[in-house]
Amino acid sequence: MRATKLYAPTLREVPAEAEIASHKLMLMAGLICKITAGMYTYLPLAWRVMKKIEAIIREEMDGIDGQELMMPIVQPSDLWEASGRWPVYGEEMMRLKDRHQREYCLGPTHEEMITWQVAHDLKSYKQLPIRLYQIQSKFRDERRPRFGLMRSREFIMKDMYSFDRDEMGLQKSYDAAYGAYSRIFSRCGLNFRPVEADSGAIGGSGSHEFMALADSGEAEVLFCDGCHYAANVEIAALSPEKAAAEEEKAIEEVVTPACGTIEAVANFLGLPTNQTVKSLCYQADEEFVLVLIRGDRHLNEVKLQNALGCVELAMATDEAIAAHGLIKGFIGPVGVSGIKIVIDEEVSFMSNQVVGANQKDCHLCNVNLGRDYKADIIADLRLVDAGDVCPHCGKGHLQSARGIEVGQVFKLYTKYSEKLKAVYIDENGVEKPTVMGCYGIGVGRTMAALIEQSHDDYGIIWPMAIAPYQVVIVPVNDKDEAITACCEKLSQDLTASGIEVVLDDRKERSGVKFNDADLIGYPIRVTVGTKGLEKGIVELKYRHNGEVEEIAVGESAAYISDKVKEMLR
RNA sequence: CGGGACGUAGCGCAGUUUGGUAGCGUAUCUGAUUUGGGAUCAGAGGGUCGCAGGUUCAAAUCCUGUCGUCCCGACCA
Repeated sequence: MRATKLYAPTLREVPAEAEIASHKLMLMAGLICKITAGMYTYLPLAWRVMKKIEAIIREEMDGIDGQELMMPIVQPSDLWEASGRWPVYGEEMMRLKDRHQREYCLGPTHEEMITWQVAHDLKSYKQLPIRLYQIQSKFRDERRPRFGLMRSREFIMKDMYSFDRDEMGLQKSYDAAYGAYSRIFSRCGLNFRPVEADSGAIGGSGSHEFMALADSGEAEVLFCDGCHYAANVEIAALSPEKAAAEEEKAIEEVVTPACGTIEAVANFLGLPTNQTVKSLCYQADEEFVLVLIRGDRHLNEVKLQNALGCVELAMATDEAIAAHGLIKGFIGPVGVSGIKIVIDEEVSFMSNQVVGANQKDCHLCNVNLGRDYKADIIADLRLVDAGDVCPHCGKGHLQSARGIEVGQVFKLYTKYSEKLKAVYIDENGVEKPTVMGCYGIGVGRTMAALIEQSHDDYGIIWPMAIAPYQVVIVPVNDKDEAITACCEKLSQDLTASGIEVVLDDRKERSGVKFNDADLIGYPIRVTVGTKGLEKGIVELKYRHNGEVEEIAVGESAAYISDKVKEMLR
């Protein structure tokens, strides 16, 4: 490929719209172009990278007996009605109607479609297991698309679905996908960690997310410094601190003027915040609930949602709080009636708690669970903090890091197969639902995550495995015929041996070419100049470490070819 | 959806407070000189100032509405 023909509009200045490194660099290196919020054209360089990532995915999916297929992007509403998700999916789903006013959506995911497909053809247990995947555009009308390809509204996803006879089969499919994902992200050159993730109402050890570690990541992950435990902060469990039980004292009302926050109350009473209890109000579907958590702790809403088993969860509005006769800043569990009370298990071990008195400027001291109020639900509701003791080994401490979710593996069990009748007949002639799993990889996000992890002040640093081109040849003087001839020959020889090479034949000064080469991030740069040719050498420069080698012109093609192959391993 | 900011040439920006018919840098095109880390000189082209109303002799500038974009938050199979 000649640089004069390459459609790669590089920019000198940083576009104002981009905030994080991968977004800036993809725009500057001419990889992507925004058409509207959250929708991008993948320009030729990006598309080459995407195709390489996809090729790795295909190899690994095929390697675990996955078969690629392609389903329509447009999906009929019937299937979503059948699964029950049409009314609940909400505004994130792009919906449309055809000329007959029939309803459709642009697929945000394909569980319904694939389950329908398998239901259509599956008869006997002898056909199982089935593992099918596709690589395709997905549509999610995000409330707030951001960070370029990190959170876009149209994006390319590999989604695989497995169908097994039973949970043992599912576990095999799940383990196979887990292994394949680890190999895929390793081959792409990512620094990643699989972490335990929220599996929603389905429960169990049902999900892992593959997190590319990067400061710009939207997710917080915690991992133990003493064992292999790693989890998304949303679900990270913990062993509660069991305070030694004290003798229950008599309840006491104290005036706490204008102490509407935990800090203010604790200060006023001269107590540490961990002896106070925070009361939070939530709207869980139609129900108003009161949630208690230790004053110095933070509530984990995912845990709360799972404990309540609700679909919608939001902090109650000030109006709703007032309507239940509660005074914001002075809410407590004593004396309330008709409101479900959910408490963090840590609170259940606290003696002589400080809580709001449900009167303006008043708190209650020496309140005790059981004697003074009852809890409807006791559960682990606390957001884990860095430094907490590991819930798995009980010895190590949890470290916090930011992560970009590039993939997720998820056990669906029979949630969809029952509703959409993906059933089979077993040896005994009994009809049973298949046990399903689903496994996603964000292809564009993987590319963006790699850039987040692998760049410097000059540009992108691609690993050889997914670089858009492997080698760039830079002639430093376009008037020197010996240089031109040498570059042309080298380009032809490399291309003939299967190397992907760009010859920068633009009429630009070498500085411009060097800067663009660094920006685009070709793994190997070959510089051909007058002084070098007089000595009979060309110069190799490696993008990842900046090391320079001088190679005899006659041996350069073979040497570079071998280097590329070595770096691919 | 709440809060904040912004929309002027491909890109980055000034001009808006105080209304007078648009400018800088860069990129692009032509020519010359240059050629190992974003060259220099000379010349040229490119903008109904997001859009629609309104005020005014006159609007990028003031008013109203609208569309779009970005950031923080909430949300996220």
